[in-house]
Amino acid sequence: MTQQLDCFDIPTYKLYHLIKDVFVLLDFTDRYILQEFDLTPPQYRVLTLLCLENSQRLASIADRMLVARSTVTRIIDQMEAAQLVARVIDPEDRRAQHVSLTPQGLARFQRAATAHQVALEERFAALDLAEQQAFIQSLEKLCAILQPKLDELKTEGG
Amino acid sequence: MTQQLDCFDIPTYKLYHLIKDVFVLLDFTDRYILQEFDLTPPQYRVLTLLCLENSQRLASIADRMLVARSTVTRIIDQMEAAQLVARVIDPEDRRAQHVSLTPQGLARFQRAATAHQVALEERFAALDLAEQQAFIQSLEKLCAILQPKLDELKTEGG
DNA sequence: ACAAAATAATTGCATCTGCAACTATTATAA
DNA sequence: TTATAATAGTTGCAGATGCAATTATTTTGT
Repeated sequence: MTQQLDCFDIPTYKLYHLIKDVFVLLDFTDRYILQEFDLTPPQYRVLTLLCLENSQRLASIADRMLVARSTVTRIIDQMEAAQLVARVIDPEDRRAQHVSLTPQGLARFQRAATAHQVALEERFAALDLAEQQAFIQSLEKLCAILQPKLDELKTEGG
Repeated sequence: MTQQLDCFDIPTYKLYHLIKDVFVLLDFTDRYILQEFDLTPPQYRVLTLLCLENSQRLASIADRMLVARSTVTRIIDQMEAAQLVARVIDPEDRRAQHVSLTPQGLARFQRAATAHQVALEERFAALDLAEQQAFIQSLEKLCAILQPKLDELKTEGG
């Protein structure tokens, strides 16, 4: 059984599972924080995107969140029912819709963001600023590599 | 709308979504690679855990994978049906079961691991060894912080 | 020794998500 | 102009997952 272990000695293997674990831990903690504000992590993510740039298309939200379009349809359904966002049909392309924050949506986001930001800084306090910046650089490099590789696979396979 | 953006200027916010994105991209790519071997990422993860230490309890697998125990029950159900693993009741504690690799499970894992490892190194080639090591250190620090914080939340809330 | 609490695993149920099929609209081409 | 292709969004369906309740077994306390 030791012979099979060779392939796990190199750093990439460790790296790989560590990223997954950190993501899962962050996500779990987020759920606890956000449920105080009746928000799920995806709903919160939509709010942050709309706060950065109001009135986006569903497809653009899906692209940024790296989820299927149908998933965004359903998240927006929930958020519209909760009056956090509003759908507006694009008059220039009646297939498309623009999603924008309602006043309640903005207010809810601001309250949640304050709590979330505090918890976030607390969690990342283990890294000093220099480490954080190096960490961000590494993550950005990975993103830049992974995104086109995935598109490749998708066009091949599909 | 610009006033709300202040809170996103600091690195932690960027960091946070970058980790999520990198995880999602890694996971998507994995699905494509592993489906060639009729394995899902969680099934593959179970195989790697069993390869590192054969004959583990379901609960120990759940803890390492950071998923609910019922989830592991179902993953092991699938893998047992596919004859990749076998359940053995612990004679010393008849509530517990030990899961171990079958010869087919080991063979399947070895084939999948080879392909997976190649793809993994390709994806992480953007980072040189020093970067990878710094990256690992940062991730480990985060894990060390996040795990106890989550346990805290769970005991509080539950 | 026996009752009560704790533990390992499973099952039911609700929710989330992706894929494929579909509708409505717009763009392209003959 | 009209038929075909492409696009935005939605819906049906299947699979994955967490939580709470359940079963079987073991541990603890009196």
